[in-house]
Amino acid sequence: MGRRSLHTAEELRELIIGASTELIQESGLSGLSAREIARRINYSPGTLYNSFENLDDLVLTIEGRLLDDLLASISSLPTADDPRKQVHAIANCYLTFAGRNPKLWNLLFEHHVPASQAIPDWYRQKLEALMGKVEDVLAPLADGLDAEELRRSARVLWAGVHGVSSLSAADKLSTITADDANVLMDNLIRNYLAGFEGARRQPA
Amino acid sequence: MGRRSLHTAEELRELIIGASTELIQESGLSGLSAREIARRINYSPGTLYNSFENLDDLVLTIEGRLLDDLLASISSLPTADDPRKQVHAIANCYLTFAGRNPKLWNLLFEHHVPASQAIPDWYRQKLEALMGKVEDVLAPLADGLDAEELRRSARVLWAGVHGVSSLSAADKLSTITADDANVLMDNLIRNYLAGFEGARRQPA
DNA sequence: ACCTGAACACCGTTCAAGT
DNA sequence: ACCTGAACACCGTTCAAGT
Repeated sequence: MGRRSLHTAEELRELIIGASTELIQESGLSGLSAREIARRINYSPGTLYNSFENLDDLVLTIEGRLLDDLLASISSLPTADDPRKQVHAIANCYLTFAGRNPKLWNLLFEHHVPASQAIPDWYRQKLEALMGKVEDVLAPLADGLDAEELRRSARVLWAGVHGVSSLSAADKLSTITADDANVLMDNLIRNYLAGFEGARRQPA
Repeated sequence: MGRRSLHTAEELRELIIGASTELIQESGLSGLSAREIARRINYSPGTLYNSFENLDDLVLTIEGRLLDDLLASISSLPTADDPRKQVHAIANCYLTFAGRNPKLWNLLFEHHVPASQAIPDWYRQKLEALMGKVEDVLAPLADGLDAEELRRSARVLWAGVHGVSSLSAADKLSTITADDANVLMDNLIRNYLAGFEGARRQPA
C-alpha cells in the first residue's frame, strides 16, 4: 500500500515501545516478537525496522526506560533521619519496583547484548547514575573508608539486593519456610551494613 | 526410514544432552534449537521427543546436572581451619564454576519454567542440598542464632554471591575501575560475615 | 518400538515495489 | 519518504507412515 503517515516517526516509535512493553508484561522476553508487535499496532513487520535497528535495539531502549523509572523512584524517596534506614529504603524501592512488574524487570537480566557489540554508553551512564544513588546513602556510614572501597561496596550491595530479589522472585532459593523477599532483604542489608560500618575498626 | 536402533534409549538421551550442552556453551540458551541438536547427532527432530517431553524438559535436565556438578565441587573442598575461610572458599568455588562456563551457568537463571507447571521436586532437592552446604559452613559462626535465622542467612548469602557473580559477568555493575568479581566477592563475604557474627551482641 | 519427514503454525530480517 | 508484503532462512512440535 505504500506510505500512510498516520503517525509521525516519534509517535510510531512510542507505539512500538508501548506494544512491546505490554507484550513483555504479559509473557516475558520470550513472548516478544516483531510480527506480534506489528499485528498489535496495525503495521507490517518491516515497518519496525524504520524505527529500530532490530529487536535487540528495541529491547535495549525499553531497558533504558526501566532504569530511568527506577532512578526516578529512588530519587523521589524522602530522606530519613537514620542513614541506615535510607539504605533499607532504596532496597525496598528496588524490591517494589521489580515486584510490580516482574517480567518486565527481568528483561534487564535475561536480555544479553550479543558479545559482538558493546553496551551503549547511554546505558552505562544510567547504571552509573543508579550506583551513584547507592554511594550517596552509603557515604554517611563510610567515614574513614577510601573512595574506591565505597564505590566497590555500593556495587556489591546493589548486586546483593539484585540477587535476593531475583532468586526469590524466581523461587530459586528453595525457601521452604516462606520467607518473603522483604525479610531476606532486611537480613542482607542489616548484616552487610554492620560489617561495612565496622570496617574501620578491624581492617582486612 | 523407520527404526535404526544405533543407540539404546539411554545412549540417545546422553547424545542429546551432550549436543545440547555444547550448543549452549557456544551460543547460550538462545542458540539451542531442537533442529540443530538433531542435526548434530544425526537424527531427525522428531526423535528428541521420544527422550524428552519438550525443550523445557531437556533444559531442566541439563540444569540438574549443573547443580549436581557444583555440589560435587563444593563437597570436595578441603576443610579449612578458619570457618570464615570456608565461606570464602565456597563463594570462590561458585565463582570458578560459573566462570568456567558462563553461558552454561547462565542457563540456571535465564531459563524459566512456564508458570503453569511447578518446579520439579528433584530440582528443589538439589537446591536444598546446595543450601545445606552453606548452612554447614555458616553454622560454626552462628552461635546463639536460632535455626530459622541461620537458614535464612544461608539463602541470603547465596543470593548475594549469585548477584555479584552474575552482574559482574554480565558487566552490569558499571565498574569503571576494573574490580574483578573476586574482589567484589571478598567485600561481600567479609562485610556480611562481620554483621552475621555480631548479630548476637546487638539483636534487631 | 523406534524413527522419519512432511506438515502446521510460527519466527527475524531484508528489500523490491508501490504510493 | 514511508510502508507493504513477499521472500528467505529459520523455529518447536506433532503425527501418519514406514521398518
